[in-house]
Amino acid sequence: MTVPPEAEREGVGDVARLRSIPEASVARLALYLRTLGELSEQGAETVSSDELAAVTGVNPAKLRKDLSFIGSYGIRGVGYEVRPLVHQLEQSLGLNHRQAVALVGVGNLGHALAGYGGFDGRGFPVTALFDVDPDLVGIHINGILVEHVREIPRIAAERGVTIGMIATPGPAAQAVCDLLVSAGVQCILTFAPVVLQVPADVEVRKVDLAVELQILAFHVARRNLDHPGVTTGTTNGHALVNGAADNRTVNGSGGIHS
Amino acid sequence: MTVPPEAEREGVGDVARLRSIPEASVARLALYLRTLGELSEQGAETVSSDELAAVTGVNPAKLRKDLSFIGSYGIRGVGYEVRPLVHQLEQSLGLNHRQAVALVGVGNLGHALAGYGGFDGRGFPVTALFDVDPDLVGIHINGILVEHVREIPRIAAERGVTIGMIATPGPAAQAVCDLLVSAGVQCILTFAPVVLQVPADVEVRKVDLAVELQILAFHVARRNLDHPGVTTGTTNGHALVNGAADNRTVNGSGGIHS
DNA sequence: GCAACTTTGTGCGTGCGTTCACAAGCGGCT
DNA sequence: AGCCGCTTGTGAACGCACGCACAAAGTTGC
Ligand SMILES: NC(=O)c1ccc[n+]([C@@H]2O[C@H](COP(=O)([O-])OP(=O)(O)OC[C@H]3O[C@@H](n4cnc5c(N)ncnc54)[C@H](O)[C@@H]3O)[C@@H](O)[C@H]2O)c1
Ligand SMILES: NC(=O)c1ccc[n+]([C@@H]2O[C@H](COP(=O)([O-])OP(=O)(O)OC[C@H]3O[C@@H](n4cnc5c(N)ncnc54)[C@H](O)[C@@H]3O)[C@@H](O)[C@H]2O)c1
Repeated sequence: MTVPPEAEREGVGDVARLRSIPEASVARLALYLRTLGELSEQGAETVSSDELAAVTGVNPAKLRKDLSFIGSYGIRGVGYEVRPLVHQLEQSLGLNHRQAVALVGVGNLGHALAGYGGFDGRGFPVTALFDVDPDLVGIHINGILVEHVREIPRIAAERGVTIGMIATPGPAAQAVCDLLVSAGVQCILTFAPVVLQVPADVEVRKVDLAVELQILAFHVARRNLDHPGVTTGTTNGHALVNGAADNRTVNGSGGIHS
Repeated sequence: MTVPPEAEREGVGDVARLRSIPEASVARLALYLRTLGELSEQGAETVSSDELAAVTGVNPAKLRKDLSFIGSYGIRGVGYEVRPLVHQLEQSLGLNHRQAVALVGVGNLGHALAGYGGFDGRGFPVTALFDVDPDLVGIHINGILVEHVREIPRIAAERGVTIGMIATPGPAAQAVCDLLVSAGVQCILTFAPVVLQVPADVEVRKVDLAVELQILAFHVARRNLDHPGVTTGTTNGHALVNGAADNRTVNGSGGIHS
């Protein structure tokens, strides 16, 4: 890249770099970050791209390129120093500030989400719960009071909520989404099997489990075309690594082309 | 493509077609299917690609191309007949047979999943539940007995389980995964934040909520680089459609390039 | 039956993401 | 100090996916 003459200082370069990180890489960076955290706990001080790639199931070259997007400080001949790299990843992913999360819909799934410690532990404290069910509004879950959805605009603003999670039934999701958006929430994670309509400056990520299962089912079907009679698999020791940070973690297809 | 001389008959073509459907398209096909189901309930008999595209937030041309992969029967000048298209999609996605699902780990999240009716309703009956916790083994959830994980190989085979869902803590996930694989399960959906090692003929899809949140957080950070002071959003009427079947449902970036 | 309109199906250019392969850089060893 | 081996960072090729734009094919209206 031949360092642009003036860009010696850090801040400037970072901004430019952040803008240009490919979506797909961002997802993997999050995966690297978590894996590095584990390695760090196990006492590792440096990791080579090959090692980290093996653990995360990613191609080593791709991993290095991903890291290069955040202006990584790897040491040639050695690898990456775990601690600084973790710090750099957190910085680049915007994890230096905690992001308050509001969860709307405290039913079956919502309860599980509200009670999950993993969010707070990773810098995403669930600071507000909402529902319409009078039996739920007023109770506490994990120490957090469930409030009525009509309070979303006020409370979300008060608590500086930046991320909304929607776990309501599908039909209610759009209305809830609108409320969140009107409260200034620009990032939404939804579990409702509905396509949400949002303004252009809001980002939505959808977790659709039924679709996930259907994708798997498709692969079952594809497989059965080849081996119609097979019902039970064989034993096995591990064989192939697998991962990739987006959830499209394919891996079968024994190398057949066209 | 120039039709291979002999491939006049249907069955053959289907196999060839199935093999070659791009992963990304499969995800969207599942989305179309669900949306068509809703349209069908509302009495629609035909849909144009433009209509369906608008509802699902997908580019119309892309949608038509997706449908062409399954050898669609659209009518030029009219659109697609909803009923036959639904049928065709179900066939192509392998939804003509119900796929038995086994769920391992019936804790917070597992309970919600086990109690969810949406899976059975879409052809994915949860037919087996497993856990190690003696307080859980033996109880019924939604009418299904929770069994000990050591029974996985036997019971999964007995009940013809084709899909495994893992909702155990991370550290237990790999062992559980191995058990499922040894029981012949070739498709796994996991919620554990761990990269699973599996043989090459097993497909894993990972739903990693922490990663989802981090991706959203990244976009918050990116945004704040531009508008450092903004805390509360503005009002708005809907603006842009949004969807796409993989959960990477981006949509911001008001058209800026480079 | 013909013309005008509508919508599908797809060929093709473009851009993104992945992967290979290698030069540049760094540490350790002699 | 200089060489050797290892690992990073990236240039460049490849392949896939997206989306435009248009021809083919059907329908409606006259
Ligand atoms: N439970 C699962 O495992 C699971 C799996 C996949 C998808 N989902 C999806 O997640 C969503 C929630 O599933 P669930 O099983 O928790 O459903 P649920 O019915 O148990 O819970 C929904 C909750 O949303 C609340 N609600 C309804 N309308 C609301 C509104 N307008 N504003 C705020 N809250 C409202 C209800 O009072 C209820 O508490 C659904 O869209 C479902 O399709 C759930
Ligand atoms: N709860 C959530 O909302 C949520 C959100 C994101 C991710 N997750 C992930 O989903 C997984 C489950 O989360 P949870 O909140 O339900 O945890 P949990 O601790 O409530 O439940 C885990 C269950 O797995 C069982 N288990 C433990 N070891 C097992 C083994 N070897 N075999 C079979 N079962 C075993 C436990 O007995 C327990 O019932 C975790 O990996 C978590 O990181 C959960």
